[in-house]
Amino acid sequence: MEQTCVDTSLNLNVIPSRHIDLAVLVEELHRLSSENKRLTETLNKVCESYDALQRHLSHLKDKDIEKEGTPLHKRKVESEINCMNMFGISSFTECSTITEDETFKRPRNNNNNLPKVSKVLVRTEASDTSLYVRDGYQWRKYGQKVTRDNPFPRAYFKCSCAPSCPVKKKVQKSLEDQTILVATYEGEHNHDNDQAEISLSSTSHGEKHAGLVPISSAMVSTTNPTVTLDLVQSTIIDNAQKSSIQKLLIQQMATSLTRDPNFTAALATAISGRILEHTNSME
DNA sequence: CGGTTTTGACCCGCGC
DNA sequence: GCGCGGGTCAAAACCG
Repeated sequence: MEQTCVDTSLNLNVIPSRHIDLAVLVEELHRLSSENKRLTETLNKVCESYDALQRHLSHLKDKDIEKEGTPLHKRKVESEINCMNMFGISSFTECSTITEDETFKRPRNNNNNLPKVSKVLVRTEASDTSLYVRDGYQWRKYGQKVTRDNPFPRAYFKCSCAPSCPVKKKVQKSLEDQTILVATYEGEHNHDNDQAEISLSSTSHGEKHAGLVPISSAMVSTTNPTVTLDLVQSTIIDNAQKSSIQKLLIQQMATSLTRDPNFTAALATAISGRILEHTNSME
């Protein structure tokens, strides 16, 4: 794992140097460095867990292929993935492509063109009862059900971007973790998505919908600190790609921190407070 | 007024 | 055959 430090340095050139208490700044710098070190260690641990999960998952997949399993075995792998998600990666999205028979047991037509089914986990607030996953597409809700295995209601959506678009989506809170929305997508969009970029980079109409980030990318959502880790597809990417994804992840985390108005405001308050204290003591 | 959401009713596959 | 449960329909309500 590559050691990467988040750059927490501040450009304080705008402040006249005679007003700066060097000792205070050095102290602050030390504090930030130690915090930086702590964060880096945490991140390392997360990345180690991530690697361990990848190895475990590929091992499971190998075993799975050997068995040529019964319908039960797929479910077992899925549940093991869900268990692994508890490991300590606190914010994530897990995507996987699943066969038709697993999630949609009642195909209306028996042709061999089985719709592509993918599952996405989205971090949201536990108190947030809405089942809306903001993924850039426009959805029309056509039903809601409470299923037997999960007390949380499951919402059914159809893509309304294009009238002929066959894509459907089911969204339900995870039984294990109420902060996670499980979105199951069926089919593929037969149209372009003009809204995807807009929607991914900004909140529409101030909605508090869970933000989703694209599959096979690692980034931090601007609305929710949801880190995407593609646990399945990453098993087929090489180490160089993995390393670049991890770099990107770290960069995105740093960027999101510095872009966060609350973070910058708190920082500005702290610094200006210190400067004011200093000037008052000099007078 | 048109699009979306809500929600009860209905359909249908599956297991017993 | 029957009941259960997931998925869908469709009318009414809601909203911009």
